[in-house]
Amino acid sequence: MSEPERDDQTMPSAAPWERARKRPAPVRVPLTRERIVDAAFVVLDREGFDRLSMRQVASELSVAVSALYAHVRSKDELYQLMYNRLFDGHELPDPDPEHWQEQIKEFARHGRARLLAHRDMARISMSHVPFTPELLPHVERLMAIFRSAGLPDKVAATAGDMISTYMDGFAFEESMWEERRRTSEADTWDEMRATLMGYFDALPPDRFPNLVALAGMMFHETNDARFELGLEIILRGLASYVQPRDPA
Amino acid sequence: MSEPERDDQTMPSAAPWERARKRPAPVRVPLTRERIVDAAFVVLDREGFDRLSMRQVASELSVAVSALYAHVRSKDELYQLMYNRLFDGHELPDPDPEHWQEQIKEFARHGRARLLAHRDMARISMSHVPFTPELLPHVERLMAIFRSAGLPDKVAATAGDMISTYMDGFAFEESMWEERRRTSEADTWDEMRATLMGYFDALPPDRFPNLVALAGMMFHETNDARFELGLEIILRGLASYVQPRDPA
DNA sequence: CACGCTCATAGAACAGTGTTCACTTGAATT
DNA sequence: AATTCAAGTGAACACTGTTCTATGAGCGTG
Repeated sequence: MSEPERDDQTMPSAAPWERARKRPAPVRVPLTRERIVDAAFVVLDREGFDRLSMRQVASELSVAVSALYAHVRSKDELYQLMYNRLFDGHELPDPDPEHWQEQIKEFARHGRARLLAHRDMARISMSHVPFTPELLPHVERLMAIFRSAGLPDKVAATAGDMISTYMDGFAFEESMWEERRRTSEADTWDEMRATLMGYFDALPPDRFPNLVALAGMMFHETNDARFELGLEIILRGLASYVQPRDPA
Repeated sequence: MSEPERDDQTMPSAAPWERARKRPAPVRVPLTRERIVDAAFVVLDREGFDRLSMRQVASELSVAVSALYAHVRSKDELYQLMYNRLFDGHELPDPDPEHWQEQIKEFARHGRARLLAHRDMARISMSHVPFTPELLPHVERLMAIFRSAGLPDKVAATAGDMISTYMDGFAFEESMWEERRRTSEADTWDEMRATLMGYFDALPPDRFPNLVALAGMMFHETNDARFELGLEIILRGLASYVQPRDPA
């Protein structure tokens, strides 16, 4: 996550004569975009999205707020940089038409994991679109998988959006429930789940027969299982559009 | 949208002797939750979500900010009240197993239309969950449709979430693009679309063959068509789980 | 060695936010 | 007519993102 502090500190110390001639100990580590983004993630994880402020980030770096603005145009740009981190070092495989569904699932699982790795990260992700130059290659590879699978172009064009929306939306809801749990008196997830199920079980069964019947399903399943099921539903829907490819 | 101002004004004027005894003309319309929510929507549509502030709402009503807090616990509660309006007066039909897919589609179309009826409404909707007492009946009826269609309970429990997430997510993206268009120099949607397609068409075709090929699909389709396609994809996925029902 | 120069950082300020609290005021009741 | 009482007011608090001017440390140059 955080890169090495600074060359000067991690490299073997320079030869004495050079050292005498130049800066002896630059105590002040220069501010960089990378360091700002790192600090932003620290604040995000500790304080949550609502309390992620430029001032908090600055104070995390022991620096004046205004110093940030020399490296980052606005808070929105900082969000964008944080968003870009979601894709760092994650490469989609080459299309394998035999296993395209599993390839897409892996992509989605990985994406969700990344979103959950930082508190409230889904809230940042939701409002961004991966059309910046750094992120286009990922979309390209996603589209390659869909098209090589034999999806009609019209479907392929939407499929990426649907998977991303599902990923983001699901992780977003997870964030929200986590937040709700945090502000409630429930300490563990099991406790929270018990409260929710109690709420639904207490509903009048004559007015809410289906909700009462499904309460267990809605809250007893793990999020992992629910995520997988939704993914499978979307993929079955997509698969129903697969056309036999032109024999080459 | 806005209910009649006040009983005293819409009802025929009271008999003269009563009128002389009591208040002759209550110039000051009492503040109510309803009026506050109405004003909030006016501000939302005019200023957008980012500029929707308690002070703006108060000034829309020519009232002090603190007066609002006598009727509304917090801004979050105001959001909740606005969210509830999304469901006002929209009743889901009784389950008709023969046409459950069309019933769900109608529900989703209607939901999207409601979300688009107010600027940035999707951003408010995204972060709420329809589990308050007022909204549970709607969820109940949705579940009734899924279950009567023959979906296994596990699938039915997730299906509502998936449809809602898709609706919200789709409308949310529409909001965002609309916002982007507003802040860009593009005045019309066609202009915006042209810009975007230009961007994609200008990509190096050797590095982004699929994106270039799909650019037309991604941006020339109307949002309505894209929404319908996504809906159909999800419904095909759901339908693949339908089990023959017990013969009664 | 000293000079000026430049640019990253600092500090203060601006206009705005959600929320609270002690106060007034105006209508209704006693 | 005096009193009660709740609805509405205005000021305040602790924040927010952003911009502006000033400072000061490190650099190349004279």
